Amino acid sequence: MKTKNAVARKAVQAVKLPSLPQRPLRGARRESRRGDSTRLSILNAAERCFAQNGFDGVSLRTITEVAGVDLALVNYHFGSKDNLLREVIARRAKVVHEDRVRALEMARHEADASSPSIEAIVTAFLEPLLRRLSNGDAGWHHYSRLISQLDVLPKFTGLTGDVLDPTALHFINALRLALPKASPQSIYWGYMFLIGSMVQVISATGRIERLSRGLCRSGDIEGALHRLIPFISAGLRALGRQAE
Amino acid sequence: MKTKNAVARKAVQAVKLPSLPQRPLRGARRESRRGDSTRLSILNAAERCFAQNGFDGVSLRTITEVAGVDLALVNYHFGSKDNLLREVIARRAKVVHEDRVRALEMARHEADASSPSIEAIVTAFLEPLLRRLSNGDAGWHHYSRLISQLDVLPKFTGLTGDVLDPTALHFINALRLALPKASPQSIYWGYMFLIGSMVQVISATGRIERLSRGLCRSGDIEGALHRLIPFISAGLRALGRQAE
DNA sequence: GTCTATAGGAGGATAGAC
DNA sequence: GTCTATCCTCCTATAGAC
Repeated sequence: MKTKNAVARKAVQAVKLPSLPQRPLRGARRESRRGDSTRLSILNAAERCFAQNGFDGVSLRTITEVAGVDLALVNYHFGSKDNLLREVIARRAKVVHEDRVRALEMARHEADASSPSIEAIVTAFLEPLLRRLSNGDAGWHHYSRLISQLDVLPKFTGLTGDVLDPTALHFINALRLALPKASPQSIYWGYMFLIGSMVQVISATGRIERLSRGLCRSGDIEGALHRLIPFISAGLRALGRQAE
Repeated sequence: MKTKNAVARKAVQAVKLPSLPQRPLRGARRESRRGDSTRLSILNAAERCFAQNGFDGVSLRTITEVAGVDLALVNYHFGSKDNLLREVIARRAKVVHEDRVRALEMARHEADASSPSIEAIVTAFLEPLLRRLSNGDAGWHHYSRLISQLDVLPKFTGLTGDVLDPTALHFINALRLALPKASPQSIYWGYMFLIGSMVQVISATGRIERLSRGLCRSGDIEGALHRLIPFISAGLRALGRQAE
């Protein structure tokens, strides 16, 4: 991910990566091995460290210390720091994507013939992630903060796009049906604003505590959701009413 | 900004920094010296590099190469990489803050006795920065992307807070007056959502191009603003109508 | 799968000549 | 103010023993 030597390193990886699938088959039925707990420890530690200090702000040394494993193991299991990041993201993104699609399916089912309401669509998008946060799961908390960072860093847009764009297009399509009078451009921009508002909640930087002198808390997901859904829904509806 | 040796380095700086004000007095009337253009080159190069790769993703070597000046000069003029970042931010934040406050004053003046409309307040906040972006100024573009990144990185919230919180509190107060029925909590959350929506525009990651397959463009500030103001205004109004 | 050891270089910062 | 030269720490990645 460094600018220098990027080409050289890419060439090295192109030689090395194809050998990775030779590791014990994951997903196939097999007894759990020792390496699995190592992999997990590294993933969890990386998730937490990346979220706190950013990808480039953390060394593999720090990560393996937090994980309580040897430095060399991260390259054995993940091949490179870049790929470690990729797997950290992919692990949870997959889960959220499936939950969101499922929630949207249910909303469609309940709406019968017509399109679900804006509120229902927005809720189907927000709840799968935010409910996990309000359950206090630290891992999801770190993942959310990490996603928030990668979302605004140009050099990572490729990575996050691969993982998040399918969900985006799915919900953009749902919004288009729910807002038939909105221009396509307004729908795309509206989706961006939706993401932006949500990111302010899930990035949980502590800024709202400082601004409100403790009146609001970053961790109060219920309180945030209670404002976020009406805010986004009304905003999107306004775009649907717009002359153009 | 490294975790290790932070204490030791801080001690060193505490000895060194007080000597910095002995440099030629800035602001006082004096002929422009050679060092000024060096300072400027470094600030501009740092702004661009930080925005592209993040604070920790860029070395001082890269920055000074881009600036076309010697590596040692960054420490002579700025003392440390941390402080360089601080000055990069402060330079433009000051300008935007003043413009925003002035724009809000004008809106208040036009609204006469009553509070300005939500649209007027939101516009007073957004236009000072977004108009500069639509003028195509590359420096402002980099600054905006940098602010977007720091906004979601926990370890920088102290830095950005010092610079941006005064503006925030100023506009939060204006929103409170414009939305008398909204709870204080809703106002704070609403402000966060406002920021989040705006960040999606100013971070200009190119995501909207990819999602819309070129139909929308990150650089189309006018188009974004045309949707952003109605979106945020309607969202905030919904919070003002909320039962609680 | 895990460890030790190390390659090989990039990092921020600085002393001291000019 | 600017430049050269360098300190020393830290980095990612890997080779090879176990």
